[in-house]
Amino acid sequence: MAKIIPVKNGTKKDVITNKASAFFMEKGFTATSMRDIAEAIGVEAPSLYNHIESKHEILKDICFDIARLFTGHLKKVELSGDSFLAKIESIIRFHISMMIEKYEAVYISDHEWKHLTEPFLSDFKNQRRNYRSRLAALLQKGIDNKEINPINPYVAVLTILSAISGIESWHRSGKKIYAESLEENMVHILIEGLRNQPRKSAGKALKKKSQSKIISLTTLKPSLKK
Amino acid sequence: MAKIIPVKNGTKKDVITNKASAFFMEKGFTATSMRDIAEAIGVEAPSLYNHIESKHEILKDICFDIARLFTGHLKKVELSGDSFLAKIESIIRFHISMMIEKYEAVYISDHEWKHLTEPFLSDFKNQRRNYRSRLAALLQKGIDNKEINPINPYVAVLTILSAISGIESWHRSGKKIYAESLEENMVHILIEGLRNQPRKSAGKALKKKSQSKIISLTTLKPSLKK
DNA sequence: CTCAAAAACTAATAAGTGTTAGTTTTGAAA
DNA sequence: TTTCAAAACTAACACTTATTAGTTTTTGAG
Repeated sequence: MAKIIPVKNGTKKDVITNKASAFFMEKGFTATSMRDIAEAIGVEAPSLYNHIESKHEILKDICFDIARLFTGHLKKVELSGDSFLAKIESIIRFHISMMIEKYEAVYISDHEWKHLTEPFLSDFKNQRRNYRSRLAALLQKGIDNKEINPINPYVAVLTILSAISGIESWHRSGKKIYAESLEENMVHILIEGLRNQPRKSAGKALKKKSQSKIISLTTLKPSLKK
Repeated sequence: MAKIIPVKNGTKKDVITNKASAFFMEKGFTATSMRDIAEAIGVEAPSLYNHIESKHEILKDICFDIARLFTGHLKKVELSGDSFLAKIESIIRFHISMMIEKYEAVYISDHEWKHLTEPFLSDFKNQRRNYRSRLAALLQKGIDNKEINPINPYVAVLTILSAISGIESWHRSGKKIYAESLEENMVHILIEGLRNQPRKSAGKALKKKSQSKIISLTTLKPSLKK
């Protein structure tokens, strides 16, 4: 009769959550079965229910744990006395280090949250929207302050957050990159792209026909709900 | 007895692929059932098999169709006489417009490819690696040429591609952004972040303790395969 | 109208899902 | 050694899954 052996300073639930995280990242939440997780730990699937409520609870714990860390850091940055560009840089660095140190949980929180069940799904989406709004507000203040180039702050938030979330795919690729080098290079690209200083265009490719398609929810097909 | 009605210049298979794309994006490949797709079209699930081989074939078609478009554009850019920075800009603009015009298929190709079955999975991963290598090579030449700031070209590729793939999340958010504005802002941030010109740091946040953790496949837990 | 092919249908299969019920084993405190 | 709760087990349930087989309906050409 096998059993769950917790690591030092951890609970048996942590063992399950960690093993589940690896599977959720590798195969996705839906494609991972409780039997997958149980087998990897070395017990039978029903035994897991002595320690967890449900499969969805595991996902909820992962997502809300990560959300809490990001929100906590943002609050500290908002209260700091740094310049707005430095605030943004601090947030970028925090995201990168989270991606490096807790990449499975961050990846799941980024890519599998849609499988959360209510009321957690709505709660998570609200937190996400709120976080991005506050980030955009910081950027806007930096723009007003002339520290940051007058760009659309929502586009900038989008660009920053998704650039960083892509670090995950480098984890998979097997390419060796030092975390420090990754961080410095990525921070450079993003911060220099934001900094306010007039520049000339890259040339030929800039001459492009204008288009004015609006991106919004209205372009999404409705009613996919079951 | 309901039936599949193809749109002009399209096959019945196209109808299935398009409806499936919407579901794959909304719920993910695994969480989408053939009955979901069939019901949305207005037929019974087994009827779909008069037009497709399998659920996995739909995914394969979506992913390889998108891969073909990106590879085709890259080939044209490689053969052009533009500067390397202009080549990169052209690729960035192509990615953004693909994301705007075919966002469902691009999203699926980005996020659901891991559910491909062999031999298509290996083929897709090879194409992906190859594409990124060629992009990194263009960046490296731009660096050698002093058009582009001497950064790690792999990090730059990662930053560019993932920044753009995040446009999808703006589709979901309901925020109205003009496609033109999105493109110009995002191109600005990325191109200015790449351009070679010495700059000073953002300040306080730059003074950060050094870390030297290596990111590589070896840090991933092995043997999640079933 | 005839007839054949295309494409829909119903019924069923075999496998897999998360989870519960009830039972046995384990391990530490007394 | 006894005792008891924690935590493992087996068996099973009620569903859902992609897909196949076999049958009926629809459709368009001759």
